[in-house]
Amino acid sequence: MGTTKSEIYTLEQNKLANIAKVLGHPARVAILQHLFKVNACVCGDLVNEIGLSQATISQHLKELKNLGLLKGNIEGTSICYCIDIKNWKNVSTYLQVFLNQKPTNLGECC
Amino acid sequence: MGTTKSEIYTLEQNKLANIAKVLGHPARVAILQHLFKVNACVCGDLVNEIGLSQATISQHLKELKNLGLLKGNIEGTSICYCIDIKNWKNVSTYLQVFLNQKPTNLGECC
DNA sequence: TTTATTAATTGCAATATTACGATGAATACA
DNA sequence: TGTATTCATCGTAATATTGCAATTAATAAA
Repeated sequence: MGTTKSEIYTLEQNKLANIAKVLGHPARVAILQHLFKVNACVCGDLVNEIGLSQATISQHLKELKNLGLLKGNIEGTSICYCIDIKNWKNVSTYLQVFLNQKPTNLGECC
Repeated sequence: MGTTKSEIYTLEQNKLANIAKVLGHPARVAILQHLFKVNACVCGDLVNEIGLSQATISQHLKELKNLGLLKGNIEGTSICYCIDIKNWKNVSTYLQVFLNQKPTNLGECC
């Protein structure tokens, strides 16, 4: 129990849900917004920018990276995170196809 | 601990995350897709369509309804659920503004 | 009225997520 | 070689979510 039964859904449904899930936390939304704004960032900046501990920020960065939304370059002693624009577009477009869905026929009720 | 510190984020960040969170479960994605397809549905149909118990489906419907994505009409003994198209467009557009974000300046790294 | 059907609600168990402190690894600088 | 800095990882605690069985509420049909 408590486990999502991923196997009963289509690949598309799981993919869409997975993308939305990663975006479904305000810290990660805030991180993305900040990265879009400055377009270059180290983790330390984020800790100051957002009010969470370094460990927690690092966890959120990991989830964003897993989805492919970030890329990081080593830059001296610290790591520089940026949006992976190409991948962001892919992921964003995938979700937007779902969001732009329209009913296929006229509603019979409501 | 384990609690999201909503108070440190902007209203927009919380709103965006909240929308994404609701969409962040394959069962809810599946429910929406099905409702879009048939454009009229009772809960019983969904239980057969998706492989979850009636109680669980009901919970997911509740969350979709909370976000305003669904509206339900009483139809005899059963309830007819439909997408609330107007609200769907609002919510969808709100999220898409975020998804269509572009970097504000040229990247200095990566 | 009684019975059947349908969906919401409640209560529970299990898993997932969130957040942080402590620790570890890697690099920069003295 | 130390020492400081920066970020990742681990372990822990608390809350949230998921899913179901059982129950409840409401209506339809007999």
